Order: sequence, then C-alpha cells, then structure tokens
Amino acid sequence: MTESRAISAIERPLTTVDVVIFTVRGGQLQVLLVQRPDGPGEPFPGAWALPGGFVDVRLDDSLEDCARRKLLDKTGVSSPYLEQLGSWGGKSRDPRGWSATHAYFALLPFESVQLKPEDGKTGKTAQWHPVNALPPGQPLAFDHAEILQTALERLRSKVEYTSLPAFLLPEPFTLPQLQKMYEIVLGRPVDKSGFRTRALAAGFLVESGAMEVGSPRPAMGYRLKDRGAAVYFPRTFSPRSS
Amino acid sequence: MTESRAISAIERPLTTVDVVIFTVRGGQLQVLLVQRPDGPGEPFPGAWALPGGFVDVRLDDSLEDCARRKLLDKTGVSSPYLEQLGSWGGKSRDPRGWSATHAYFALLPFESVQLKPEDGKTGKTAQWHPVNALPPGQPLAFDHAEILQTALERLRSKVEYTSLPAFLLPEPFTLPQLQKMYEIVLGRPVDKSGFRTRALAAGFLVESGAMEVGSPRPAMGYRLKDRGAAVYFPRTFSPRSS
DNA sequence: CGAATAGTGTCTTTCAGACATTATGCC
DNA sequence: GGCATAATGTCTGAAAGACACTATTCG
Repeated sequence: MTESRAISAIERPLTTVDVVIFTVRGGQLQVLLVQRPDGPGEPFPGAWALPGGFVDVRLDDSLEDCARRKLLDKTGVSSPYLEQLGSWGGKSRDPRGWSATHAYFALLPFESVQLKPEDGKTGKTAQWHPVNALPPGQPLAFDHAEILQTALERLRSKVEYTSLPAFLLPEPFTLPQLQKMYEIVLGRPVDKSGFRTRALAAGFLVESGAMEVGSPRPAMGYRLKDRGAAVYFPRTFSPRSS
Repeated sequence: MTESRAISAIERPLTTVDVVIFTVRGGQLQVLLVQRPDGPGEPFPGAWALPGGFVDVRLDDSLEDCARRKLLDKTGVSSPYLEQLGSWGGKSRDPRGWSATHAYFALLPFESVQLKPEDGKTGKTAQWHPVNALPPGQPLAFDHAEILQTALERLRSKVEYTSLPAFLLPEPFTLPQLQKMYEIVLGRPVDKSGFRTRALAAGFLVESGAMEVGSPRPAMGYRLKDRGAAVYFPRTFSPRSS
C-alpha cells in the first residue's frame, strides 16, 4: 500500500494550474492564450497554451488562490467569475514527467482587462483568440485543446440555465446587452420576450437607473445582485414553486 | 517565474485521489468509508475517510486509472459509473504538507460489491454508512466531509435531470424499482405517471422481458442502452425538438 | 373475489416559443 | 413624422404535476 511507504519516498507528480479565461470582444467569444517559452528543456516551445503553471507551495495557500494569482498576473483582474473545471493528469501529458493540472475557467468583461504589453523576462505574450478561429495549423500545447473544449462545453451548457453570461459584461448593463451575450455564447438567436421574462424572474438583477447606450432609446441598467455566484434557472423534475 | 526554475527544484505537492462511492442499501443512500491507519506519522488515525490514497506514478497511467484502481481494490467492481467531482488542494488540508486530491464519485449496485472482510496488512476496514447517519461525533478525516457534501449536492442535482440512478441498480430492473432509486436519492416521492413518461421518452432504456420481482404482478424489465454514459433530460432555454 | 402492484388515461396549470404591438427618444 | 431600439402583450402548443382509472397476478 502506498500509505505504508515513507512520505518522502513517494514519487510526486508535477502539479500545475491552468485557467481558461473567456471574454467577449467584437461580438465573438474569445479565450486568452500565451506562448510557451523557448528555453532549453521547455516543452512545446513557441506553442500557444492556456495561461498557467506550477503551483507554488510558498505563494499559494490553495488551488484556487493559485488560479487567482495566475489570472491577476495575466489580466490584472482580481475578482472575475471563477469556477473549477476539472483536473487532467497522467504520465504522458507532459514530457517532463507524470503531471496533473487543475483547470479553472473564468469569465470577465473585456473592458476590465489590462494585458501586459509583453512579459519582460520570458518574452511571452498573452493574446485573445476567438474560440472559433484559433491559430491555424498550430495545435495547443499539452492537452490544452481538450481542456479548452471541455471548458467550452461546460460554458455553453451552463449558459442554458444560469446567469453566467452576466459576468462577461461591465456593470451596469442593459437587458438587450445581456441578451446579446447569451446569443454570442450559444451561437443562436434568443427570443427577446421570453429572455426578459426569464432573466427578470430569476431574480439575479437589480435595477440601477436608465442608461444611454448609443441607441435611440435609453434602456434600464442593471447590476448583479451578487457578483459572487451564478444563479440557476428552474429545472425539470422539481415541484412547481407557487 | 516558476517556469524558469529547474523542474527538479520545484517543490511538489502530495497528490492523491479519493473516491466517493455511493450505493443504495436498505432503502437508504450509503457511502463507503474506510478507517485511517494507526501507524506513526499517519494523519487522522482511526478516523473514517473516503477511500483513496496517493497516485502511484508507476501503476497509474492517469488520474482516472488511479480512481478505478482504488475502486476495484475496495469493492471488486471494475466498471461502475465514475465521474470526476473536482479537486481540493492547499497547504493545510494534510498535516504532512501541501497536498492536492482529485476526487471522483461512483455509483454502483449494492449487489455487485464484494467488500474484503478486512484489509490484512493495515487492518483497515471498509464499511457502508448511510449518508444521513454518519458515525456520530467522529468527523471525517482531512476535508472529506466537504468533499462528501459536494458529491451529495452534485448527485442530487444531477438526479433531477439525468439517468444517474439507473447505475445504482443491477440489470435488469423494473421501472418501479428505478423510480424508487430516484425517490431515495431525492428524498421525496415522485409521481409514477410522469416518471414513466419521462424515463421512457428519454430513451436510455431497452426492454428485456418481464420480470418476477416478488410482487403480485410481474413488471417489464429494462437494461441501460449504454452503461458508459448518463443521459440528460431536456432542459430549458432550448428550442423545442418536434 | 380482494389485495397489491403494474401500467395507462385525463385534466389542468404552467411556461416557453413565436410573433405582434406599444412605448420612448433622436434625427 | 419617421426610424431605431426598448419594452410589453397575446396566442399557442408542449409538457409536467396531480390524480383517477384500468390491468394483471396471487392468495
């Protein structure tokens, strides 16, 4: 049994955290990617990858702390929507050895991001890429394509029945703007009337006064009642509320 | 940057896998727990814990392999429903150092389990415990209470709109038996008519001939069309199918 | 025949989808 | 007034919840 061996004798896998950071820019869902460094011994040199890296047992009190640190480092955003996605681990995903990564996914408004023009030391650059138009002919490093795919599926699935897209907008926002976020993520139009009814009934919005938004008629502005958590819309198999 | 340090110099967290194994026995949802060993340096000696342990980089090709190995070891079951639950990691969850665990949850029919009467070497015993009546006054080891809680929430939530409870039954089973599984997990009665309609419409069942089941009238037996995956019932915000 | 369980039918309410209509502000 | 967008109203069909009813087997 593993437990009966001395702790120090146990061979420990490499432990990393990767973050799938989504935003919407120019009407498209985009993901933040960084380029792998070129140094000796570096795996996948020059390839695009999800931002992430080793857990630093001195800096990070927890996995989520680690994810937040990497997110802050790359985007300057300190409190986006952040959710654990899952973990991927095995002997062959990293040429340097048995490794396990803890993947998170984050949503943030494009306007809140301050990308560093260039990461001085390593020359690595972070860039937004439309999820439907990743750099062609250049597969992502490690198993990051699979992780990104899972993140996309999770996002699209949850958008069907949660308030997640609200975290893609700066506050305050209007209902038509929010509807657009849903449409962009889902990749299909959403009926206005039904959308409004459901969004308002879900009770995650608070009015914050009318907004000028560049269109003829001003619209009501809204804020999230609780930026800390997403709201789930009612599901099936549940007893009717009222 | 962590990446610029030599790989060998990076302090690696302990890496474990834990499995929350559910079954239904005696009309109750139960979870399999093991007792922590008593040896020197062992954390939480004697406490109940989720089955799990260190990843063995020699034995395990992947995290899921590791979970399956532990599951087979404890229950003798080789292909239950198995799903990743999430990961928990931090500096203080294990007194032996910074550690990260990858948690899985499994569903299996009670009848398929062969618990070893006792694990010879360590004297550890595995036992079923009703989730509503864990050993009183004895908190679970590590953060396993939190992991179990998360597993329960995930299970109860998914039961609302998936075929998960079917994995708690040996095949073939009848619709009334399946309905009972839903009711046990959800903790409330479910309407027979509606249940039958939805379950059959979801299309994850295949008829397999009538069964004697100890009740006056025989019932139709069913098997799962695909034991490899759960089926999701239709959700909201989606275009009508027909 | 009665008891017990399996399985079906019916009614009603809710609600999402589709689409039409009204409201408001700017040119 | 005309236009563009915001917001609301109306109709319909699908489906879930509730509950009544029929069917089959055993004693």
